[in-house]
Amino acid sequence: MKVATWNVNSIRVRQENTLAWLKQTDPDVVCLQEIKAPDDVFPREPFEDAGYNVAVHGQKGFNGVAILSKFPFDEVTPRLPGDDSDEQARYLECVVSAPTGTLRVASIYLPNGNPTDTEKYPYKLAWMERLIERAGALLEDEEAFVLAGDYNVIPTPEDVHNPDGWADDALYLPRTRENYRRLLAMGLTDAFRACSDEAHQYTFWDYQAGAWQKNHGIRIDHLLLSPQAADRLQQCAIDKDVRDWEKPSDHVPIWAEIAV
DNA sequence: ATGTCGATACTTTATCGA
Repeated sequence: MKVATWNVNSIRVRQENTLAWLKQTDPDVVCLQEIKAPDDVFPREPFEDAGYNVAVHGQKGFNGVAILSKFPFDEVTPRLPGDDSDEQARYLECVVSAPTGTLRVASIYLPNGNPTDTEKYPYKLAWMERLIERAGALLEDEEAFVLAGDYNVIPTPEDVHNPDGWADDALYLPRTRENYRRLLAMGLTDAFRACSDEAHQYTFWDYQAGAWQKNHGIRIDHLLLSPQAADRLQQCAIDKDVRDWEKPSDHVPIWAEIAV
């Protein structure tokens, strides 16, 4: 099963790019972030016509996550547990049922956290605590699952062009990276790092300042695998070519092949 | 080099978020 994640930065603006990429990469399950649309505005039909079931947890204006799946959904659950007052649409979990087995998949849009001297950074850290809590609960089931999305975390200096320039950024601060490492220490596997130790492999390049042309990128989109999923990991790749298309998102898709 | 996008409200331009 090929599981992908992509922060599209508006599904309405990126509809044609997304359909073209589906045709090219042919993923089975796709986690989307920053769809920037409420549920009833999400363009379901073109994706259904392309052969996908569609689950949406949208929001007007900002955020919003969705999951596309060639296989039927057994379960669909929006919202990350742990804070009922959190209104931001950043988490959607499902179980997809393939003929050969099932896989739990979550689409994650972890808060950016900047500027760090506002309430945004504590919100990010608290959200990470809730994600760690959820991951712990899922690990107890000892089943295959994938937590895929825009983590807004640069895990190591190898994952950014100029670490010094990011030293005070919410994506790279010690507490941010420490919380990400806690997920790994629990037993989750960073799919990309399990397949490659090559430095400077990015999933995001800012629209500004010619970041793409200069390859000033960061690796912030990740697929974290439970031990049962990691045992079946066959391949992980970043579809970098998509960043060169007309009207690109600032993120590119990343996917993992898991033998389910 | 506060350099680019996208959504929104309220307007054809500003603000916010990233």
